[in-house]
Amino acid sequence: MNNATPPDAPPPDATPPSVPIETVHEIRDQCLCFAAQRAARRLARRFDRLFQDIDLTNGQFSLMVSLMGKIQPRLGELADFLAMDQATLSAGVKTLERRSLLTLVADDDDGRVRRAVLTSAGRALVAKAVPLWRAEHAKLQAEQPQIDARALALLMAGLG
Amino acid sequence: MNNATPPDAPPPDATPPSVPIETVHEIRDQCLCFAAQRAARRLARRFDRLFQDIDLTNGQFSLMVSLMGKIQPRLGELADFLAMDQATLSAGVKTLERRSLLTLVADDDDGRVRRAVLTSAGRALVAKAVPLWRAEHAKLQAEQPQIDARALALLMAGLG
DNA sequence: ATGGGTTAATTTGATATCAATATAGAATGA
DNA sequence: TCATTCTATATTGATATCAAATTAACCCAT
Repeated sequence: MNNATPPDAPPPDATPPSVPIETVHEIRDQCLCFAAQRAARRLARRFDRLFQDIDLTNGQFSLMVSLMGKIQPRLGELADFLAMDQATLSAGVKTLERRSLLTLVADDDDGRVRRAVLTSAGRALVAKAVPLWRAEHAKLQAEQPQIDARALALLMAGLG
Repeated sequence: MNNATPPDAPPPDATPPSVPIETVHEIRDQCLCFAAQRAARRLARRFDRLFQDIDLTNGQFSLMVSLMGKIQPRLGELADFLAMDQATLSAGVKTLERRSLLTLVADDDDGRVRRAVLTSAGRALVAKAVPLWRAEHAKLQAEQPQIDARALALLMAGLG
């Protein structure tokens, strides 16, 4: 008869398996995912407010800046560059398309492919946003003089 | 009569004020907001998949780990700690409350205040998640051996 | 005490995020 | 040719995110 709970096992309704407080602190102090989410939220709020007057979000700014060069990326390529799910990008470009800040042009060779292209209005809006970005980013650097933005950005680019 | 556009100004419908390609590259390579959003998305996806089998997101994990200590923070304090808007947290705890992973208890002294407290089921789920986190984070560190997770997490904690 | 300002939390409306699924076009091979 | 498979994008449903507005409770000065 060994069906019963052994005498030295915890009773069925005992305190759940506990996590040592040291482990909790380890996660709090070292988890790169947690740290990245927090930093991303703070910075997103900050730049969303910065661009509020010109009706842009930080993500829309980044997306549109990515389109300022000569190449017209496929949506999939753009999603990869932004480290974004293609579904997320699909929704994002739709919003900008609705505002006529970019257009989605069908590819000549492949009927499945769509390429994102800024309109003149889109380029003009980026041109308006860039000085705001430059001033805010300088302020950010001034607040954390020990940080080398280029080095930290590169580090984060290799993360995940 | 100086109302007309001066002869050397660009015509009204000219190419919009262009942003030099160097500036575009500067933003791409140095913008801490952009870099943080990208890293946050990659890491969020990674840890969301890790916790998928136990039906947790990375954010729910971080939130619940924050409640593993003895203190029972107000929602506002918790939002600050997570660098999250209060409204976001309000929605987040509601989801966890619906699943009986935490409860919101009214404060004794102040009728406005609610404090988040993990249930036994909540603590048990965190206990199940922690080994997954530990293994995945070790893998992450192995992929980027040059990164000191604690130092980078600290750096990001001061960001924004 | 009570009216006015402050604070804690919630609600609302818009966008963001991703997994899963669907659709449509392309490429391959029998 | 045409069926299978693969690929690019879109759609759906759930959660996440924040600003703005709202509700409720507190505090304080009169």
